[in-house]
Amino acid sequence: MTDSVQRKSRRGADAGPGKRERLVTATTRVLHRQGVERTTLADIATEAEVPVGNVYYYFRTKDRLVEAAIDDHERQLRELIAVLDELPTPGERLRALVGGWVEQRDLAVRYGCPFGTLVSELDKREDDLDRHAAEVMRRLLTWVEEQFCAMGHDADARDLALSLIGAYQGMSLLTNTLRDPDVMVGQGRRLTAWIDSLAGG
Amino acid sequence: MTDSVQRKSRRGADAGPGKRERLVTATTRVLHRQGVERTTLADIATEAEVPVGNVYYYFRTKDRLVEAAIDDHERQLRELIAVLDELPTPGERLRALVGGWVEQRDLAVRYGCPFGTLVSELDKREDDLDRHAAEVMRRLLTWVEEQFCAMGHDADARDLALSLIGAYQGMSLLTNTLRDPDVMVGQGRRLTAWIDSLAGG
Amino acid sequence: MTDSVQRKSRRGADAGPGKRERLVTATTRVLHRQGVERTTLADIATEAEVPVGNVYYYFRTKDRLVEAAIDDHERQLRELIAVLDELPTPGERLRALVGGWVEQRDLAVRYGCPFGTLVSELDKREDDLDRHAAEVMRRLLTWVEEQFCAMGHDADARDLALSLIGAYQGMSLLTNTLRDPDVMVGQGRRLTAWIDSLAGG
Amino acid sequence: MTDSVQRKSRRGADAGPGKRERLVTATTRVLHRQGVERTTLADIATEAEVPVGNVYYYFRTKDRLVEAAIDDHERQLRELIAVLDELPTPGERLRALVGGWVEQRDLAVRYGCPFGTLVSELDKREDDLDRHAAEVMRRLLTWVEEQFCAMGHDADARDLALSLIGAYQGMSLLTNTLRDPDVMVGQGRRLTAWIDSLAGG
DNA sequence: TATGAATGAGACTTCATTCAT
DNA sequence: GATGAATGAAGTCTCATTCAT
Repeated sequence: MTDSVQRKSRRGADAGPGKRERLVTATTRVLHRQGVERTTLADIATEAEVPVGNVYYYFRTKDRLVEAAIDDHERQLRELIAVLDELPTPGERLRALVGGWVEQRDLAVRYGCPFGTLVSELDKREDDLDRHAAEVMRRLLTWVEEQFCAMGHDADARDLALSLIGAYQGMSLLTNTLRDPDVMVGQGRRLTAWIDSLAGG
Repeated sequence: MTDSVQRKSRRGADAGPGKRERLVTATTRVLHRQGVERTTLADIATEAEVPVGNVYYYFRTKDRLVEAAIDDHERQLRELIAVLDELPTPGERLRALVGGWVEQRDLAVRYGCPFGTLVSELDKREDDLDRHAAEVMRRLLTWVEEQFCAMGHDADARDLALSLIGAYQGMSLLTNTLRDPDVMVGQGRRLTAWIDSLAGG
Repeated sequence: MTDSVQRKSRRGADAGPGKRERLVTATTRVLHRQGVERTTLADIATEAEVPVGNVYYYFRTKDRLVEAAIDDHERQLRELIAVLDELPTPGERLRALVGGWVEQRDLAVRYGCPFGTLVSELDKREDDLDRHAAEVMRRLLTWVEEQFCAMGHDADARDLALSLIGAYQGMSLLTNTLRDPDVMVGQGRRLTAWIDSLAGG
Repeated sequence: MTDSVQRKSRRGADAGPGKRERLVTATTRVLHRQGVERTTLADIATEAEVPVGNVYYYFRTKDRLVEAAIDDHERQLRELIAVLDELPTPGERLRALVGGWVEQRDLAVRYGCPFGTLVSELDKREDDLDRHAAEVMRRLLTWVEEQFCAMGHDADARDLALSLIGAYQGMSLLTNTLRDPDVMVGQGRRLTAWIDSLAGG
């Protein structure tokens, strides 16, 4: 164990855990840009500045890397929710959620929604990675649903949540397809107004 | 003579334009199921019941086949619009559009929107097929926009069109991700109500 | 037979023999430009303005077309020799031969010697087309040898012939490689002077 | 330990730079025998005793392999020149050059000049490999030119160099076409005599 | 004769994955 | 832990040749 610690400190930022994390965030980034099928391990290794042969020390297969990217999205989601939960009212939380989407519009113009495009691609595969991704999507839906419940819309909270997330996915796709960030701005404004109307008085 | 006739009819179904068309529709179908990158020419050839080598007689590259699939979507869109245009009011036309989407929910559960998932995947590529697909998307948007104009919403017809198509894309993705056709039904109902509210008295 | 004649006259320039000849000269031309291996039957068909499927009516395989091109070179050689034989002295004949080479220098710059490059390529193959081409080369050598004999150089006429033809092949290759027609001019001048020196007083 | 050493030596011969070099020399050899277009990567892999898939670890495309073969010719040329430069007089150097050619006559009988046939084939292609090969040819020409200069033939050294190299290319082609090594012997003798006559004294 | 269509063998190339050190 | 090298399965594409009419 002492030995292990020594090694760690000797190697600094390049050592094990750091590399693993670097690989994961690199994967998330590259998958967003290129999609799963068009991304090679070499691409990921390059982006992470890790030798190709070394990737397999951390991830036994390409699938495991994709899985790690899904987990990374889940982590980001948890962090986002944690921040939003600090806001006092559900209406403010949802408005902040939409505001964040609109802020990311330039990325959406180029590559669409980081998570939506991933989910869409995974659903064409025969493995179970799509089920894994679906859980993350469900988590987001549930949180949004909770906000609508808190706003007094218990009866159709689920439908409202589906509408909000669906609208986000749809406007991301259109923003990307039309290469127009204003789509995101305009639709974001409509969503905000809609949330306001639901937030009551 | 019987033999000759049989041959002829066999030929008739097998050769020329018929085969090309078969290849195109097969491509559209397989791309929907498997996505562009995970579809091999062998897959398409099998689906079209055509020898692999023969595919290249009709389409010199895989890209041309994908392009033909995009054109096929455009053709389907034109046909759909032609049918919808028979309806007397813009409100009825849009409701019929949404109704068609909901009817297709079982396909959406399995593979998402046939065109949306294609567009999404093409945007990860470096060629210009995504621009081609974008035009088809624009055509649909324009037609929907016209309906909203006809309903007297000239000022924000474009935004309304983006909302409607975006909602469709989003609910298709969620239907697919959650493997739940009811998402399509519920969201379709909401969209119809929304259209009604816009159609005025 | 009557039928055959009728067909022929009905079809005019496009009929059998004309097409065959067109195919042969087209082959000779294309092989010079692209080489045997890089030339497809489609290239030849296009150059000859003959439908691809029709080529096989005249030549059962690509090899037969190449063989026909070799024969075409032989025919050209016979015609050249016939013209040169009109000249009064062997010295004049050889000088005219060299003069013709130099005149063709622009073609040599682009593609080398039409026959030499063909021979060179055929020698890499395992079939016997190279033996066929060798005969044509031998015929040229023999004629040149005869000229040197007629000039009184019986003893080393063969060697002199090999030197002359070899020089031509070498300067064609260098002209082509260096993309410089002046190589052909300069070396042609040297060859002419050399022939003069052998032609005696 | 013995085992370990054996492994090491096996590795030593199989891996790294050794393998790359083996691939290059194998390529040079096979290209000479079969020509560029008729050589498959499998042929080269077999000749180098390397699995086909592994070739691509060292050379990303067939073109790069051909390029490496050209470089290999250049290396051989440099080595040859280095040896020849040891000789005291330019006349001796050129005679040694010709002597080397004649010694290689059996290879010329079967496949022609290793470099000339390559250059000839590359000129039919549309890429720039022919320009690369031309530089090597130019280097040889320049060295020969320098020898003629050193022999006092400054005025027409370039032409003399073109004649010598051209003669070599031509006699190689004829030796190959006629399948006769004596062509090389006889023409070599003539070239040597010619060099002697130019060496003066 | 003539020809569009068909076909399969084989070429080049990519890449996830494994291995030896 | 780390890494360059190795490997083979699979994909796209070309093309000579054949076929049916």
